[in-house]
Order: sequence, then C-alpha cells, then structure tokens
Amino acid sequence: MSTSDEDRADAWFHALADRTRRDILRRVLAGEHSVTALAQSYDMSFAAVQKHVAVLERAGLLTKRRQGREALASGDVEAVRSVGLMLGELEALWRGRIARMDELLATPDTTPGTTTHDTTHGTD
Amino acid sequence: MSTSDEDRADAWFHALADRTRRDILRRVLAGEHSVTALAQSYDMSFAAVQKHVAVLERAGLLTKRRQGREALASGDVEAVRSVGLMLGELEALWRGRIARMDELLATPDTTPGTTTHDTTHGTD
DNA sequence: TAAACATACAACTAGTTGGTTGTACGTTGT
DNA sequence: ACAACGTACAACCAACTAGTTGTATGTTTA
Repeated sequence: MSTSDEDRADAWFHALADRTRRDILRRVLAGEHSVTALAQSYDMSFAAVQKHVAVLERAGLLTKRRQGREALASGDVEAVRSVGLMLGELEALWRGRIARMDELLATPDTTPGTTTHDTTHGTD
Repeated sequence: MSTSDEDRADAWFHALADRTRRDILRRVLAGEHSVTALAQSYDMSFAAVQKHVAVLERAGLLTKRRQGREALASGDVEAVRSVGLMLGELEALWRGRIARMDELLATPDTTPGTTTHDTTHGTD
C-alpha cells in the first residue's frame, strides 16, 4: 500500500499540533465555512490560513466542496473518531499491563522460569 | 495560569506526531522500560531516543522514576485520556451542528428573518 | 467588458525539529 | 580505585514549518 497507518497518524497528529488548525477544525466541525470566512477570524494573512486548511485537508480531517468561487470547508468527524480510536488502542496496551500485574499478584507461584521484569519484547 | 490548555494540547499532539515517539509511548504504556532498553529497539543513536523520551515527558505523556543509574519510563494513561477527551469535544461540536440541522428540518417556518446559511458566527 | 472577489500556489525568510557526535557526571561491579 | 554502564546535555547540521508577499486563474457583479 502507499500510505501506511503510521503515515496517516503522522498527518493527523501533525495537523492537530497547531492551535490555529485546531481552531479551524472546531469551526468547520460546527458548520461549513469558506476559506475567506475562516481567514477573517485570525490575525494572519489569507495565504497562511489557506495553507492551514490545506494541511487539515491533506490529513483527511476536513473536506472542501466548491460552490461557485467559494471553497466551503467542512470537518470530517469520521477522521476525528479514527484518531480517538488510535488513542483507545494506546489505552488498551496500558490495560494489558495492568491485567498482567493483577495476574502476577493472583498467582504468585506460576510462570516459574521467567524473569521478573520486561515481558514485552519488540517484534520488529 | 502559566500553561494554557492550548499549550498543553500543542505539546500533546506534537509529541504524538512522530512515529518513533508513538512507538515509545506504546512500549512504556505496556510496561516500564529504561531509556537504554528503549534505545536498543531503534536504529538511531541513544541521544536521539533520549530526546524523544524527553519530549514525551515534557508533554506529560510519560513519567520517569530513577532507580540507581537507570531511568525507568512509564506511560501516563491519564494524559492519553485527556487527549481523547479533547477529541470528544471536537465530536460534540459536530453533534451540535447536526442537531441544529435537525432542528431546522423539524420546524421549517420558524426563524423567519434569518438568512439560510452560516449560523455560526465567531465570537472574537 | 472591466472591476472586485475567492482561491491557489510559488518563492522567500526566520525559527524549529530530528538526527548526529562529543562530553560530563553519577552508579555499579571487579 | 577504576573500568564499564546509564543518563543528560551541549553544539552542530540538514530538513521542515509557519509565516510573509506576489502572481495567476477562475467567478461574480456592475
């Protein structure tokens, strides 16, 4: 495949790592806005805002539809949910660690030959 | 206050925007690891990995405790949840938009003097 | 048709990032 | 005591980022 999950995650988090872009995303999730309408909300050039919108669009967090001379931007809630899902996977890893700790406490004499720490060897 | 919510969000998303850091975070959420143990998993210098760990630590996604000469890093699941919460707020904005659309469809003759589009004016 | 508007993109600049090597300092083991 | 280990940080470099101005192209409107 061309763009891996990690590539998409890079784009997502990089897009979200700028407060202007997060603010733009909030606005376009709440409703459609043209690029100039968005630009008027910030103390920077139109071109700067247009580039922020482009970054969000490339990351898939926002889509644009053309209506006449205007480009109406709209937030993609599915993409936001995908980011949340990835965070959920992180939480799951942590839960696994806790479960492992509980297991050790519950059955203190099993797994007799193993060392006491670092059961998570990388698979790369 | 010194560090605003937006400052923290900047740090969170910037820390998550690098795949090596995301991988480190996965490992330290699954279990404690020393910095050298982490460094051995990646094809880069120890110093590079140490800096990645420092970025995650400054963002609050990871904590370190000292044990002898080792620094044991552990993922902070609460911070991960906070990031998820922020995404949830984005989703809520979108739900508000949908609710507003439904409202318009349900009562087609109310709000007689308003224009048909863009009910979300900025408040700055 | 001409002027004003909305967008897109190229070129440039200052600051930041992700990597490197080298050095310093506390800790462990012989 | 001393060598090896684990960590931290400074200095440096190439690549990238976020902003700028300027230009080009298409769309409305007078």
